[in-house]
Amino acid sequence: MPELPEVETVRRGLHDRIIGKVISSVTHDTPRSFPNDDSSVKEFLTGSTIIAVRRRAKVLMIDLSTAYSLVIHLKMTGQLVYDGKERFGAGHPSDSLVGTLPDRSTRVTLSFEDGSVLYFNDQRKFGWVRLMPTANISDLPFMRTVGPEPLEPWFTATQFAARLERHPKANIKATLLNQTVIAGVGNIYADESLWGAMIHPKRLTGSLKPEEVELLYSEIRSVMNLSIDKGGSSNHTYVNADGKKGSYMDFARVFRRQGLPCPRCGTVIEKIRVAGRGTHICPVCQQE
DNA sequence: CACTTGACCTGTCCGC
DNA sequence: TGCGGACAGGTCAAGT
Repeated sequence: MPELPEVETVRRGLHDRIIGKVISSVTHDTPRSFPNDDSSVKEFLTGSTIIAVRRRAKVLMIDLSTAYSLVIHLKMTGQLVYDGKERFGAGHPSDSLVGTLPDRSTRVTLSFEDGSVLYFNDQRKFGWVRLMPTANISDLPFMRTVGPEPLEPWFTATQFAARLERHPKANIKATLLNQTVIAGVGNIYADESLWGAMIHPKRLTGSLKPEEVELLYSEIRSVMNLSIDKGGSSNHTYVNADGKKGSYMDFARVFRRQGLPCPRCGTVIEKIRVAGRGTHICPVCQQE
């Protein structure tokens, strides 16, 4: 689902709501959504306090007072929805957006001592929640290989260029989606930033001119910063921790806008297939 | 090795 | 209305 801006939006929402809460019980439906599938783990979780909510790439980490963490990947359709009870009674506007929880896509339910609840919903079951020692997170294969955070100030255009140079024969869209190159870019922001930089997604990474790389670098950052500002992008399955939708799609220039005019030149936006993914381009602004 | 494709799941939408 | 197939905001394993 969710790419960096959506996961960051969820992280911020959770940070403001669940820090200091004490877990009272944990339930789950399918083992694949909660691989630590035994009662002792759940017993172990009970009574622990949430001390931090962090993000790396598209992965969320909920740190507990026990020096363990819940590590969460939402993949394509995962959601984390907090129900504070005291504010979200029946009839709250969020009810009409996400329905009443839990529902049939609820995979993990985290209950807190104060009566509030955090639901992990995931229609396609690709996502997961797993418990591990906080200190071991950095040893996960994904964490060892994932690229730099694109919005951090120390991530420079020079560094971006150097990382692109490692994949000269792959098309630029595949390279942007490659999490070992740069963290957190997914299908939406790959398309949006390539349009912004006027680069065709099928261009080989090695064919990009230095000025194109520099423009792409700044487009990735500005598009993602804008999206975080707007609370992320929402489709029918994405909601933030409030159960509300983000508004970035109101600002999207090409993503899911096939058949509509390019905001830059008015040419009809096309949808093609690149790197196995639906890809949106302006055929005039982005020459192959 | 570098790069691309298929598989993992469930649900929805579109064309016949 | 029913049915088949394509497709969906990600990642990893297997294939070329």
